[in-house]
Amino acid sequence: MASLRLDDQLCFGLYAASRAVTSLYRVVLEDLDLTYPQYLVMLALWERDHRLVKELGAELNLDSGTLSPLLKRLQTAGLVVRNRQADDERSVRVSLSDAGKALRDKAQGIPDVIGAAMSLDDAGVARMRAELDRLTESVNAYREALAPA
Amino acid sequence: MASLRLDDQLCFGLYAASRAVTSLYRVVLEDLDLTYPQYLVMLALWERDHRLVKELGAELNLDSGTLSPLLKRLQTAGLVVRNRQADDERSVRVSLSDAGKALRDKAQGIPDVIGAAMSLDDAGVARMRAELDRLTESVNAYREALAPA
DNA sequence: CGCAACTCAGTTGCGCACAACTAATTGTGG
DNA sequence: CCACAATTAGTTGTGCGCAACTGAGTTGCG
Repeated sequence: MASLRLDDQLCFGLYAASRAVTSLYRVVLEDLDLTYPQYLVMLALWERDHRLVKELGAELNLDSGTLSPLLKRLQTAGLVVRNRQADDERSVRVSLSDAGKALRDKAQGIPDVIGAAMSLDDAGVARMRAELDRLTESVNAYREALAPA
Repeated sequence: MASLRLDDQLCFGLYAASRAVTSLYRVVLEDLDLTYPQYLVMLALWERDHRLVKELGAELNLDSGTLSPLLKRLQTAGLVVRNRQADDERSVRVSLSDAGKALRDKAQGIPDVIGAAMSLDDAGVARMRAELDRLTESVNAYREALAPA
């Protein structure tokens, strides 16, 4: 029988850690004029350009309600362009502009800064990442059993 | 030299896990008509009633910009009352109403549901919680060195 | 073919998070 | 005592995150 005490709860730890990391990113990303979710989209595009909104949503677990305005802001900032697909006019392909590609250089140092801030060695990062992925998987499965999509 | 690849990043794992847990809470808290941050405030008050806004903010790491409207909603819902302190009229004390106290019974089962969803034993929870706390500590210290408050 | 079911992006509305600010009160040094 | 700094809660504005919905486009099936 678990208690209702705040300090016992793993979830609060997760919530606090996530906000701490985001607030560090806020400082680090100031130079690039990006928010953390915007940075995630840029990461995804730097890895593979010319993606559909649907694909970005699948990778980042974000729906169009979040992505559409975010992508609009990235486009206004001149980092990406959006083109409706000719062969399927429901889809929109997101591509990096030259400025968007160039921004990658300014981002090169970020992972190391974040890594240093976490003071974890590579093995520690890998282990924690694995545990978090397992947790996410487990929690999502449980939620879908409770409230089917 | 860390890479800019999305899957390498611990931060994304953290971000994903935190959102997964919150979305599970959304389902579980539907009965209580609470959001997760509202639930956190109620947890804090169930543990110790009659707290200043400042104290709640310190415990949950939330500022008045988040807490003030949240508390207003909890008051509108009839769960808490707010009273400006007589001895220091800058401060506001938040207290549970009878309905707020009664809601605790409906929340009793929640920690176990969340615990089951995470499929971690007590030791696993404790270990992960400790790791997350250490991570939060480390990241916050680093951020404050970078951008002093 | 015709039309219902589905897909995809976008919009709307709400509640955080947080920066920046305001207003009121309290504390402090000269 | 009084000007000035500090404290406390609240407000405003922006950007997620997500549910619910819209509308255009596509697919499938009789």
